Amino acid sequence: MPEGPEIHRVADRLAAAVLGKPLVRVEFAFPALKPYERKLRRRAIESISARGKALLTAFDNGWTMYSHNQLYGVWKVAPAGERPVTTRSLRVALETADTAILLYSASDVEMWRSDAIESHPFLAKLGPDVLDPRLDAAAVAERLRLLAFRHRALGGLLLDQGFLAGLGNYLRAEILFAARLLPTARPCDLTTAQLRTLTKACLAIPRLSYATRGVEPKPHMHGGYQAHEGRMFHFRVFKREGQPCERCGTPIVKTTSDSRPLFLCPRCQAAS
DNA sequence: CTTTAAACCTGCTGGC
DNA sequence: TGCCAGCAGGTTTAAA
Repeated sequence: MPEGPEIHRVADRLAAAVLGKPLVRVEFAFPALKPYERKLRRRAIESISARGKALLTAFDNGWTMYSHNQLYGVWKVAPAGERPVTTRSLRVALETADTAILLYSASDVEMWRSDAIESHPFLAKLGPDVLDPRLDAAAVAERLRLLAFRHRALGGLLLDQGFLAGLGNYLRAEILFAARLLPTARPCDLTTAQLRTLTKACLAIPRLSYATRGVEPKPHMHGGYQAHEGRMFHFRVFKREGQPCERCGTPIVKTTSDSRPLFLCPRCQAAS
């Protein structure tokens, strides 16, 4: 469940399912986490929240579970005792009297003392979460002016979790399209108007995705996406290679930027 | 300092 | 059917 909007949605779903209820059963597939099966039994989950693409599950005994889905991790909610039919490997099961939350396939799961979680190496490097409602356009504009970021090409900068946490490959493509910029453009070379458009897109696109998305990846990774609850974030360039640009009709092109696939409109996104 | 490439995590596809 | 290379919405590491 890759980018910020999806992880935040998962956090919402998991929290609604199990928050505050005592755990009757806890399972970890990782040998290093086995001791926590006992420590967490009969305890309750205090909060489940997303930080960029990381998920933090805080228990009421001072421990917090850090997990990162990377490309493969999948969280599921299931009735207590039931296990979805899947070939995936179950990594974490947190089960209350009626509901369980289950983490499959993820390989990055750690337990931290809650009071030390901020020093986790991944979290410590994160920029502000793009879905944090306290983050506004002025703050993003200020980051684009920082010495550490202003000379960087946008293709790499938008993927850098230290710039803004939660952006990923599809958001990068959609932000660049909305801002009508190429991945080679750098903040220091942009006009005031371009910077303003880019700033707005950095916030608006992820938030639109979170709000409308409900998108679920199809069961297998290359199966594309499907609407969920009748709604789905609309890709204007991502994975639309060969299809006409919605603005100008020019076929969308697939390229590579920073070793990742990038889709763009060669006409709308011209060199600045 | 930034950028690039490769490695690694896992699951699935497509070709032979 | 079986095997393997390649790819993917990610991150880390090392090298350039």
